[in-house]
Amino acid sequence: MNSSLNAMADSLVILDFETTGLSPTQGDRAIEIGAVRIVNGQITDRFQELMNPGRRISGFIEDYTGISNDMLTDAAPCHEVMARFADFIGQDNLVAHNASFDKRFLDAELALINRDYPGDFTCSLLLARRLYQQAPNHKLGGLISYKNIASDGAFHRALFDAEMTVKLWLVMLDDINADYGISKVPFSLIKKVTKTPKKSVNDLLSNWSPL
DNA sequence: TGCCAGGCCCTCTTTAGGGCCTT
Repeated sequence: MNSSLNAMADSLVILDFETTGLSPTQGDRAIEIGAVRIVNGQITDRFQELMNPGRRISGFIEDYTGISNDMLTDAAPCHEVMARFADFIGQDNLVAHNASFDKRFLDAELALINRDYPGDFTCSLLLARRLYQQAPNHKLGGLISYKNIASDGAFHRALFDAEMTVKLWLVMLDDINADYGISKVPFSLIKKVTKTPKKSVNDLLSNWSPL
């Protein structure tokens, strides 16, 4: 991990995978990656590609994502897409909703092509669970509704979910600023919040100082 | 054909179990 390299840039890549299933250790593969780069809170770049996992996907995944086997037939293979995505990530830190899931697939797919990334990963789900403890649930779609964030597309496509995660992320940073007066929330502080027990988060943010 | 995972987090906990999230 090398988050210190990125501290000055305040550049993040927020990403989302669609996959053949839940576990790369059980043979599941990525079928789509969507990602958005934000620099100082502004979207500066996007990445979206389908990828061919080399096998047919299940009817459940076709229904869940709207990605069909026909759509994947002409897609580039995973190793080509993931190489381009590794280039896209660059030195940036990474965010995903339920990051443990996306990190498993990112690590597994990059390991297959002997690539890696230097940045650190954090999770919008863990942050939301701490900031919005009264929310009815902490699914991405549920949080979008809870915060009255506009959405006019289909969840469970990679770029759309990444875009929604960006909107949620920026709202969470705004709420931290509004509630605790922290105008530029360092990535390192977010990491600390996501590892802090829920009952202690208010104290952590209330007492935090950049110095 | 049928089935599959794993990290987080709460509690009726810690020698455990189960719900929440992700596809």
